[in-house]
Amino acid sequence: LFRHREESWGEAHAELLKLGPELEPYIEALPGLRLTRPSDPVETLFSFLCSSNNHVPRIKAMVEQLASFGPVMTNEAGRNLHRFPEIEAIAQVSESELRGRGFGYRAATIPVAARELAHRGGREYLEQLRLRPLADVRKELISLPGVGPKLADCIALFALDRTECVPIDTHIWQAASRLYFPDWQGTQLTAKKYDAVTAFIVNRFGRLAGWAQQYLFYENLLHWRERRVS
DNA sequence: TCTCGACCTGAC
DNA sequence: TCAGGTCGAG
Repeated sequence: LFRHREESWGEAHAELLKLGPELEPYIEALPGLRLTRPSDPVETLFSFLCSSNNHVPRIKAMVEQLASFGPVMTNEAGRNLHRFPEIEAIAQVSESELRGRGFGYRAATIPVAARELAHRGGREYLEQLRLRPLADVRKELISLPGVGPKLADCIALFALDRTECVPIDTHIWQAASRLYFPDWQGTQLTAKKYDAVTAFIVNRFGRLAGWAQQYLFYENLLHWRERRVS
């Protein structure tokens, strides 16, 4: 968030505590937490395309598989390290190829999304989304196969510099309903509730919303572990 | 607008 | 059985 001014973390830290005292235990527990951005839009988009209804270990394996289609950067200990491929390279991969590499049903959407992106102008198209109104950005991203509201918000926040954007995944939903919307605890997240939670967090934390989101995620991880133990 | 179920795969 | 969702149908 303050990527060029590490010293201002203290400032943001104090502001975050003031805006959301309920997050204090989590903020104190993770003093090194940072919201890293901007990430590369191409890599971010396709990585999140692997993430839906999936576990982190498998997401990681799939992203590494995608990377193998990119150019070799260097060779380390007899193993080639690849740069993440550009959109055009992913567009040439076939569904069956990805199926064979364990992508499951995402094998169908990833190359199609890549072809559509290439058609829209490739990397340049993605980069210029930074300058567009957030509503347009979400609409554009959601019109890609495999991208819904949650992924669109992840891409907007992590890769397109939109800190006013708060992706609501299962963890944020559970944490936010527990802390801020007790009536919704245990209910299913709908589009309307999604927007309400996003608006609430943006209102409460302003430009630090994306950061607060990271701590809410952690809040739920802790509670999730407690629930499993008990 | 909301609720369901299906969807690949593999860790637990 | 379920995971840092999406999509189509009713």
